[in-house]
Amino acid sequence: MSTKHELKGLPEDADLRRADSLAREIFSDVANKWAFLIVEALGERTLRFSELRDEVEGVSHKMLTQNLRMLERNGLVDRKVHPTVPPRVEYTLTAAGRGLRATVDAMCGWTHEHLGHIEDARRRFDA
Amino acid sequence: MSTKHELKGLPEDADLRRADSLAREIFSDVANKWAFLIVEALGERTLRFSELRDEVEGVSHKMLTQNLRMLERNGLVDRKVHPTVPPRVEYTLTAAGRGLRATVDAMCGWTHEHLGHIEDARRRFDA
DNA sequence: CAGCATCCCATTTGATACTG
DNA sequence: CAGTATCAAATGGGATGCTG
Repeated sequence: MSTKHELKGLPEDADLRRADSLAREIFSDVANKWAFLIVEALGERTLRFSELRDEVEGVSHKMLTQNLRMLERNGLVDRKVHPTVPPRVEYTLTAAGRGLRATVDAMCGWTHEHLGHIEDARRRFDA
Repeated sequence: MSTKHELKGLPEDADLRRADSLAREIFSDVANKWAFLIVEALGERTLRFSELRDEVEGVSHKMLTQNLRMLERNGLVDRKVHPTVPPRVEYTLTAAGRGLRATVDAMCGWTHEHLGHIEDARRRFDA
């Protein structure tokens, strides 16, 4: 963690709290359906905006831009603009982004593993 | 996967599609800030409603109930009502819930690992 | 093509009050 | 204590039109 320590010599608890609140903030940013689906869609590939829109089924132009901005801001995707005409913008996961992807993958795996259990639970609950 | 096959002898693609769409649905249910924070807070413990509300900082009464219902419906938390007065309701992760928790934990770990990178990316972006 | 801005409706969320 | 109901406020999200 590259966080600079406080000048005033505060207990490092202060740093921990700052880190935790940031973590929570990031967590909230990223723990969202579209972000996950975008990260999943990108995987190891580099995709253009329009390719992503096709890939992430059901996402609107607006949500895609919004989430891409957010992911870029948090250093999870790399946005490369080719100054051609027509413009060409490519998105790729950064190292951090690939790290996140691993956890999202795990979650997908988890979902599939427990599909049966979940379907059953739902039937029971809905009755 | 315990899904029963269709009577009509449809190609198993049909099952796969059903499974995928269910997975996506679950994914959407669960890929939400509060659900994650609740699962994290529960961990290996059994907590009462009010304890959870204190534990998950910032969650409103309503969001907590709503997400707990959702998690219960999907078979991720077990809800045990003690018919005492005053009432006592306890929540615990099921096996499936603990599986999800593992992936959420991974995501927390990931967040902490990349805090520095993310902070930097943000500063750069916001400028 | 990518993306910003705007308008507008739908959903989510929080605060409050009420019940078993 | 746990949970439901209700209303208002905030946010999410789609559609459209405009720009480089």
